[in-house]
Amino acid sequence: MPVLSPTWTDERIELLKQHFEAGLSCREIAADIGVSRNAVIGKLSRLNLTRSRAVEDRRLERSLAPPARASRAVPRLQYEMLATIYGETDAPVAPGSIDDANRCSLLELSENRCRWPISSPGEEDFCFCGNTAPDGQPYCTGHSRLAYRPNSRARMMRG
DNA sequence: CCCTGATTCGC
DNA sequence: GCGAATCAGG
Repeated sequence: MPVLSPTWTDERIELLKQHFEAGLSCREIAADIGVSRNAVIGKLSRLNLTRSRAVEDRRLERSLAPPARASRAVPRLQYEMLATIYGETDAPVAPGSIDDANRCSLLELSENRCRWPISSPGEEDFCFCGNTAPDGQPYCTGHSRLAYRPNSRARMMRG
């Protein structure tokens, strides 16, 4: 990893695009890449990747939060998901068809390949899951369940 | 108040 | 070009 201060490298921009297309919120994208939320939004704007200004959140369930119960639903980050899988010894969450035997580089990604990032950008072993992703989905079956958890706030959009 | 994304504007 | 500050909406 170079000593230079990394601005927006190609890897980060690719990650940014992919997470954006995956439907992750800017907050989650920012936390995952390691920059501020505004940095992500600012970059997206410069790339003309904003979804117009009709963002207007649809997640107003939080307004009906129970009075005596302040359970904070933290954004589900990738490392939290991974920790859930690999970190828990007595609660094996069968990830399904997650298999690291098919991992590939960015350039080897195709429509039917899982785009789940492995390791961190810039690392020697940085790559993507590469498993078969069904029906135009960006991730394989196992990773889709992680990326699209109903509990996450990454599910807004009109519903 | 909390959250979200979008734009502005100094750097 | 970058991103913190600010704005705008829910």
